[in-house]
Amino acid sequence: MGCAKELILEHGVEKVSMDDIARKAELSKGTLYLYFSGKDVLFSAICEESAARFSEYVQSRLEDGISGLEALKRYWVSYLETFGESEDLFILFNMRHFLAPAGSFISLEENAGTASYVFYYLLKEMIEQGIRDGTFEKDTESCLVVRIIITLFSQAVENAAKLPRTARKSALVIDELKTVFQIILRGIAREGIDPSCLILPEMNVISKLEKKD
Amino acid sequence: MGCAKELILEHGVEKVSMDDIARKAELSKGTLYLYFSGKDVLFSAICEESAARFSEYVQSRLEDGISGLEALKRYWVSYLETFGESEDLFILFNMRHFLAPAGSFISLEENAGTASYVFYYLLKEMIEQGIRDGTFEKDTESCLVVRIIITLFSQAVENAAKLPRTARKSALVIDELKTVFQIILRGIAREGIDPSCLILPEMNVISKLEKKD
Amino acid sequence: MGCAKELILEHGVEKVSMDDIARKAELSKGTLYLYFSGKDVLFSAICEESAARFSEYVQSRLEDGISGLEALKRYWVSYLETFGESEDLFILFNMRHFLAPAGSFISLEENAGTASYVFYYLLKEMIEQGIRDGTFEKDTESCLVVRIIITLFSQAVENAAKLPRTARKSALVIDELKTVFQIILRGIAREGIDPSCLILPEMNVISKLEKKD
Amino acid sequence: MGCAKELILEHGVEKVSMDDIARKAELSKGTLYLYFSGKDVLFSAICEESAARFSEYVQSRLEDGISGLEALKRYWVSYLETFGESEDLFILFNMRHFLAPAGSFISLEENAGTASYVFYYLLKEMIEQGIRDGTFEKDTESCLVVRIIITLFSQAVENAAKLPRTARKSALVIDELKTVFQIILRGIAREGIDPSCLILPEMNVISKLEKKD
DNA sequence: TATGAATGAGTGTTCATTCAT
DNA sequence: AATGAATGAACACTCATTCAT
Repeated sequence: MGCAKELILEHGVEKVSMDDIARKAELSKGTLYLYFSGKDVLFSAICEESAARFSEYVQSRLEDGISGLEALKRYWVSYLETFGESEDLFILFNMRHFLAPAGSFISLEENAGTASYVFYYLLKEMIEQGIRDGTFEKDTESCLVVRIIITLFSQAVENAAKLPRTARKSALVIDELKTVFQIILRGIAREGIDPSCLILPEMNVISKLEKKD
Repeated sequence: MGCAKELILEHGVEKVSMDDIARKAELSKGTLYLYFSGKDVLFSAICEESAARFSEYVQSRLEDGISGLEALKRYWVSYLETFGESEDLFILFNMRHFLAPAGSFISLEENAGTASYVFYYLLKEMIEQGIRDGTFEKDTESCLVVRIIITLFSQAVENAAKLPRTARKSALVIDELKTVFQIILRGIAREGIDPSCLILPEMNVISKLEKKD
Repeated sequence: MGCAKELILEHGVEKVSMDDIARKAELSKGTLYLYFSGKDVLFSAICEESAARFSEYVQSRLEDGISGLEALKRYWVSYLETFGESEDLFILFNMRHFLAPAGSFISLEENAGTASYVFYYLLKEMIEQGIRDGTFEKDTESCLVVRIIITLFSQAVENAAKLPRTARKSALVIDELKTVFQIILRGIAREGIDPSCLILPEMNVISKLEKKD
Repeated sequence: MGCAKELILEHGVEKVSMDDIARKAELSKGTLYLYFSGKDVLFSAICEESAARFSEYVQSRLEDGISGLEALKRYWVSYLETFGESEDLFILFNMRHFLAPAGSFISLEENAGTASYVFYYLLKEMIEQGIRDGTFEKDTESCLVVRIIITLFSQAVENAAKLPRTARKSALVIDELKTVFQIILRGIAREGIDPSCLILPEMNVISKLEKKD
């Protein structure tokens, strides 16, 4: 799975074949199929792992009694951190098409129990908390908004995937993502909410992490 | 081209091969290649046609001196109408990945002169007009917003493509799309703009059209 | 035929399709097949024409009572001239493989009556005259020598065909050809023949022609 | 590789497709591509093998301090022997076009390290030794002569390939080849060299081998 | 006489998957 | 548990040739 992830990060999901993975893993194809009964199974497993890791990471940064908006901000910071570190999210979003060919994240609701669902559910909860807090409009369809966010992040990842790998965490890519996120937040914010509340943390927040690289 | 469109509508761009198209068109592969010198040429032609048709349709509904917001509303109505009628937009959005594999609509700016560019440019102009009108925030990045809209519409199309074909124009799909569009508009609206201005026309506007089906 | 020749000169025999020729000739493929019942027929016709033209050219430069060696030298000069002028020979040699797939020029002897045969026969006669003159060894197999010359010239042409078209008549290419020709002449010369007799005319003989270009 | 060689021997390089080879080898195309990643790779491998085998064979028949002329004679004998036995040379010459499409053996000099280069280099060295020995003219261009020999042998092979396979080793074919070789040797021999020295060994030298067939 | 649409077998190549060992 | 040889359908694309008009 590690090797498969490496290859996906390097070349994109679509270009990675089972041959490539087996070769990289120094495994025979037979053995690979022993562990994963098919390409979709393997790729799903990778998604699950990435989703689980990111979900855990985000959850570890949440506290009880936190506001929906605050949670979303921490989600964003986690995103920035993870994006620069483990690239789990990159994988997750990049594989979305492969993963859920039948309806993307819509049908995900049925997949309760999977890590991908947790990942989805987490975001949904944050938005619903925001609604309860009075930050977001009461009639906000949380499911839809989650899908919007995921779609836009995926698109950004897909675009970034075309760039050389080192350029992906560039300020430009991340700044664009931030703008997109903010537009969505403003788009669902309740009237009267101070727009300055909806501004996401600057990326220099994670500068310490980057220095480690 | 008709058969190719049919197949794309039925199975999605990625699953359609030249063989399939030839078979559906009751043409030999040779003949198909007589008309279109390659897969990309054929698919581009389809895109261009769809883009041209939709762009013309929208433009025919615009008037001089119209506000950016009003233009966007008419864009939306055109969308609704076209979506229910010719499925051109469906095709166009579904083929986005194929068309511009390197960066989606980003690099499209270079393709000035193509119908796809007009399609993109039209939307961009509307947003910029909105900025000039004072409807949208001054620092709105019009390119980015266009990409957001296209991405989200594409995603919706992609999701809809998984549904049985008849269900695609369902009130549900369209309603979702409308909500998405409204969120974006609200997300970029200037502070103080009356949110009720940003509400898109009801779909019963096009109910007469649907009745014809 | 003119268009076909152009294309062959530009891209080499193997790369030229009937489509290309029809397009270049601004003819429909149907019409092309009306005149030439197949690719081989068309290409043979071209060969015949080139062979006829070159043969006539050479013959016009021969006189009665000329020695075999002198005739061969005039053949060489004609070659130089034609090579720089009409490129008939280039075509002829380049198409050898296509022309006579069953045994190249060997079986040509059966094709008595064709211009290609005349072309072949001319050379053979020169060598046989040289034998009668006492310039070449008595046991020289004229047929074989003709084939050697044709083979080597063809090879040179084939190599030259890879070069940009302007470079083909370069001193280098021609000088190599000359050396090859001289080696053959020396190889079949009778013992005691003064080697200096076997030296071919310098290419500045044709300098006037080149100046015209 | 064996089947590919068979087919080349039977129909010539150009007519042999990967499908043909796979079918003959009773292998699926997939399997064939498992062993050889492409047509060029497979064909190169065959060439290399043939070149290596023949080169080794020739080298095993050479001794230190041998004259260039003597070496060439042994080369000839090796040729006769190999030609009647393994047909490696047949393949090698027949594939020349495929191998080095841009200039045949000219550019081969760059491919130092390959068996094909060794094959080429061996012949060149023999000629250069002959020049040093005083057997050949001082101004002989060894590279050119090697190319001449290879071209002529290839041509002979190509012609022979059209014959029914059994007739290929016939006295006639081989005798012709011998004559050709001798003409070249005489063509580059220094003045005063006794022509009888340049006569190649009779083919009955290898009559014992033929009896085995 | 001329057209040009149509053909169909063929090209090299890829890849998820299977299965005897 | 592990292998790796084998598969075969799929892919985009080519081209000499035919034939109804």
